Amino acid sequence: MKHGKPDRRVTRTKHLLREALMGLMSEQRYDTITVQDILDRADIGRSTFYSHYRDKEELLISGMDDILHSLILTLEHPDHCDHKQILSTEPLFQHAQEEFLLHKAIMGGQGINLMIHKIQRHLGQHVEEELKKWLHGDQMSDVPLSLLGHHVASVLLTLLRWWFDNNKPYSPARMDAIFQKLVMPGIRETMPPQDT
Amino acid sequence: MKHGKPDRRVTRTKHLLREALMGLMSEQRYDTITVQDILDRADIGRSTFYSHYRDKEELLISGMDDILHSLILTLEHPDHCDHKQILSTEPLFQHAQEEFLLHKAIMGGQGINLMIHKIQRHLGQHVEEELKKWLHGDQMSDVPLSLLGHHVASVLLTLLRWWFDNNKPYSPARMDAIFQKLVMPGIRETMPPQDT
DNA sequence: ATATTTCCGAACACAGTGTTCACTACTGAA
DNA sequence: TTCAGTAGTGAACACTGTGTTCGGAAATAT
Repeated sequence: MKHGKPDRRVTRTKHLLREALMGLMSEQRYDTITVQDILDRADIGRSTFYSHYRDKEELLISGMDDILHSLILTLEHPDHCDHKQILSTEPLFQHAQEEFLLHKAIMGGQGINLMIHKIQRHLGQHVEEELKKWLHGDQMSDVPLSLLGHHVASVLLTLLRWWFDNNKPYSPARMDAIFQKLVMPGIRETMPPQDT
Repeated sequence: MKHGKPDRRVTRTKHLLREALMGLMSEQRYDTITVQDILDRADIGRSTFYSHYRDKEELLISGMDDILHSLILTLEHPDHCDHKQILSTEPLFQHAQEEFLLHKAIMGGQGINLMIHKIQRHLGQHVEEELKKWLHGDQMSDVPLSLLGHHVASVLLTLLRWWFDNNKPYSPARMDAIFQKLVMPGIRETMPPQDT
């Protein structure tokens, strides 16, 4: 990632480990997974693992950071740029559908609160920015923006989790519609009545 | 709990253990707390612990169940029964304020997703019932009721957590107002337009 | 071919878990 | 007071999982 070429096998090993952990996480609770389990599945030696990561948690975080990035990225610059809404979440559900296993690892089963919180924080910040842009400066909300961001992110994650737990009963578009319906009226309600 | 009297010291020991765990949990992550830590703080012998609880998690759950009960109870039959809204959450914030440490143990810091999920599930069910009562049968929502319940519970927990993390900047009444503003318009939006 | 990097796995020390057991402390009834 | 019964104690133990170390194997580059 720095010189553009020299790391190939390094990343391979790391990828093996990450995928092993993801696979295991979609099957069982994170805290019941032992380092040995990961090693076995990835077919990697013990000392090799510890030469790459300090412990299990670091592996987790490193893997999740990737996902977090692609998530935020998906939200920030959606493929089809029709900005009917400030926050179009359809691409996000799309993305989640494509990388099912990966997302299931985060959301599914017992989840890992550490990660959920991290995602929620970033997502919340992003939403906050978005909102700030939306009500360009002078207009103020009843409620602290930070809380609004937090809230919106939380609803989004709740919907995502529900979607997974119920085997994706609706299309991404439908889920986005539900999201809009549930969240936007509430947001508007916290603003002083003023339409452009 | 069966003969109505004979347990006094039994419960005392259990209470000591629970409170020790709660105290520790408001200070550090659940999974970094060792049984020995609990023992030391409660000043209880090792074997005594294991004669009461199978493991750390059972202690956790037993303690949390109590909280869950009082939470639900508070929501179900609020002290001051002015039913202006279907879901008045003010008593809940009140309750949370009074038992600060206890709630902080659940919500604060890293939290324990196991518990949060359990609470969310119960709360969600309760809300679902409430909603079902509200739109008395014939009126139907756009969105599955189970999802609505889930959603409302999640928002409530998010607000609670935010409240704690920010050292309770608003009064319970204000928090309830925010809750109403954020959630109710969205709920109404999912109903076919029809006012009584 | 050789130097370098990466990986391996056995061995180890260590921390935490959950069990066992002989013992002590308290309680209430005869 | 004595005695039985119940609850609590703590040391010892086996066991599981963690993270480190190190000599050597294997792959890779030069």
